[in-house]
Amino acid sequence: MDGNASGEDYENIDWDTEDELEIQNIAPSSSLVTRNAEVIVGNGEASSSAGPSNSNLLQHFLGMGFSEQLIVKAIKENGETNTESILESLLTYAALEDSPDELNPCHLNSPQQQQCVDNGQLSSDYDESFLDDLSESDSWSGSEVAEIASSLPEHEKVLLSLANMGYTVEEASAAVARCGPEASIAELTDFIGAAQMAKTEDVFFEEEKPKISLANGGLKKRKLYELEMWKRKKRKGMLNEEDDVLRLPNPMIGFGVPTDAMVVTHRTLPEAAIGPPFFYYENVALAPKGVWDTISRFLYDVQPEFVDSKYFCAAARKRGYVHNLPIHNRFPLLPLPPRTINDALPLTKRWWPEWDKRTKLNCLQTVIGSARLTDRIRKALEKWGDDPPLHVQKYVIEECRKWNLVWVGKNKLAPLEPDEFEMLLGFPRNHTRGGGISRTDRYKSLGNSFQVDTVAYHLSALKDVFPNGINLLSLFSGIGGAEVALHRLGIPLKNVVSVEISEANRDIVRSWWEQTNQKGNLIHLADVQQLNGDRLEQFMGSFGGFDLIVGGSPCNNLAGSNRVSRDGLEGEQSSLFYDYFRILDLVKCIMNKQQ
DNA sequence: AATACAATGATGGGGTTT
DNA sequence: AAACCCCATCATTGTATT
Repeated sequence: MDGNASGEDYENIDWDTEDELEIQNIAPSSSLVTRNAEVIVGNGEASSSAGPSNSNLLQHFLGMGFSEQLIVKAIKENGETNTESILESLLTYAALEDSPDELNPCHLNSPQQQQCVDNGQLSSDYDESFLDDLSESDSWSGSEVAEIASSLPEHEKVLLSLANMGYTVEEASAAVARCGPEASIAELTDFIGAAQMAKTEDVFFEEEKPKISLANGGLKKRKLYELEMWKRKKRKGMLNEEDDVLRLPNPMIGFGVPTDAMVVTHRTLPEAAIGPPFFYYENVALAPKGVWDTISRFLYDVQPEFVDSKYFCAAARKRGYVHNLPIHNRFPLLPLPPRTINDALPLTKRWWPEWDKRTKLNCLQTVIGSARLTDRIRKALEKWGDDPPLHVQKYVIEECRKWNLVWVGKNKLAPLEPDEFEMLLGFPRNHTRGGGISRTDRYKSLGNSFQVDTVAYHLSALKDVFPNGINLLSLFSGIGGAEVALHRLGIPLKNVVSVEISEANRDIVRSWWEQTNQKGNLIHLADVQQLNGDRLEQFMGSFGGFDLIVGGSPCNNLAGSNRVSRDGLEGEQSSLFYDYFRILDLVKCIMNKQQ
C-alpha cells in the first residue's frame, strides 16, 4: 500500500472500521421505502380500496401542485400519518420522473419554477417545515423555538414558513395580500398552487425571483438557519433516530485511492443515474447536516464518494463527489505527487522543530495567515531557547494547524505561497500567475479549486471509454481543474463548453488552453443561470452531445469557515447547485431524445 | 494633491464530528 | 474537549486617474 517510508501517515487511519461499508453498495434510495416497509404493507390495502380518509391531506398536497395520482401513490407507500415521508416521496417522484425539457433556467428550489408534465410541483428540501405547518400553530409553542420565533411578528412567521417550503417571499407576500392576514398556511399554499397552475404568475408576482430573498421580508438569514437547525433537531427527536442521514466515512478514501487496495470494485447505479452522459459533481464534505442527502437525492440517488485528497498529495481536502463513472480500472497521474510536507516542501525540513509532528497540511483555503500572526509567534518563540515550554508549543502548533503555516527559518513561520498552492493542488507552475490577476485572487481561485490528482484518478476510468477524446460540459469551471486533469490523463478535449462567472478565472483557463496547444474548441460562458435548453441543444446539435458534465458548485454557504452566511444549500451562492442539476437533467433529456 | 477604486491585512465563531 | 474548515466584512494601504 503506502510505499512512503514515513509511518506517521497512518496516524488517522482506522483500518478495520466498518464505516467504509456505508458509502458503498447500499441499495440506492432504499431509505425512503425500507424505512417505512411495514407501513406500506399495513396501509397499502386500506388506502387503495378506500382512498385516503384524510381528504384534507390530499387537498394539501394538491395545493402544493402535485398531481392527485402521485399523491395517492405516495400516501399508499407511506401511510397517511407520515406526512413528511409522503412529501419526501413526492419530491423523489418529481425529481426522477419529471420531463424537465422546459424547465426555466432558474432555481429549482422554488416551486414557482417547476413545470412538470403532470402539473406536479417540486418543493424545496424543506420537507420538515411542512410537518410543522400541518400540525398547525402549536408547533410554534415549543420552548426552544420560542426565543427565535417570538422575536418575529406574526405575519413574518407565516412568510418564513412559506419560504421554508420553497416559495419565494414575493409569492408568499402576494398570497398573504390576497388571502388576508388570517389565512391558514393551507389556504396560502392553495392560492400559490392555483396561481402557478394557471401559469399566471405575472399577474400576482411581478417577476420571477429565483432565490428565497429574505431581505425583503426584513428577516435575517441567521434566523432562518437557526430555525432550520431547531427543526432538524425536533424532527430527530420526533421520529427518534432517523439513521438515513449520510455519514462521512473514515478513512475517507471513497472507492479506493492509488496507494491503497481498491476496497470496492463494483457498484450498482440507480437506473435513472446511468449515462450518457457521465456526470461528476463535487462539493465540500463537511457541509451542514442534510445537505448531502439533498444533493444525492437530486442527483438520481447516487451515493456520494467521499475522498480526502491527503491520500493524493501533502494537503488535506475532504470532498464529496457524486458521479456515475465506472470505478474499475482507475489509475493515478504520474509521477505520484509528494505526499508529505517534507517531500513537498523540502526547504522547510531544516527549520522544522521536532515537536511539530505534522506530516500533512490542512485544507488549502481561500485566505492565508497574516504577517502579524507569524510575527507574534516569532516573538513568543524567541523568548525561549531551542526548547520552548509545552504551553508555547501548544499555542504555536494550534496556530500552525489553523493557518497552515510552514517553517521557513529559525522561529519563523509563513503561510504557503500561491505557487506552492498550485503545486500541492496538481496544477502546472504559474497556472494562475500573471495576466492581471492579483495575489489575493490567486489564493481565492486556488482555494476554490479541485485537487487535480484526486479528480484525475476518478476520471481516469474514462480513458478507455473515449480513446478519441470527449465533449465536455464544465460548470463552475474555476481555474479548470477538470480540464487540466483530463489533459494530464491524455484524454483529448474535443469540444469544451466551460461556464465560469469570474473573468479572471476564464482568462486563466483560456491562457492554459492556448499554452497547452489544445486542438479542440473552447467555448466560454459566464453564467450557469443563463444556460437554457435552447443554448444546450444548439451546442449539442453542432457536435453531438456531451460525454461528461463536471462541476463543483459554490460552497460559500456550506463551508465551516463561513461565520456569516452558512445558510446551507439554499444559501445565496450554494443554491446554484440546483442549476447544476437542472442543466444535467436537461442534457440527459436532450440526449435521450436524440437517440 | 485630491479622489476613486483595487488590493491587502486583520479579525472574528460556530456547526459538526471524533 | 479538541480539531477542523473551497469564508465575510471592514479598515487600511496601495495604485491609478483627474
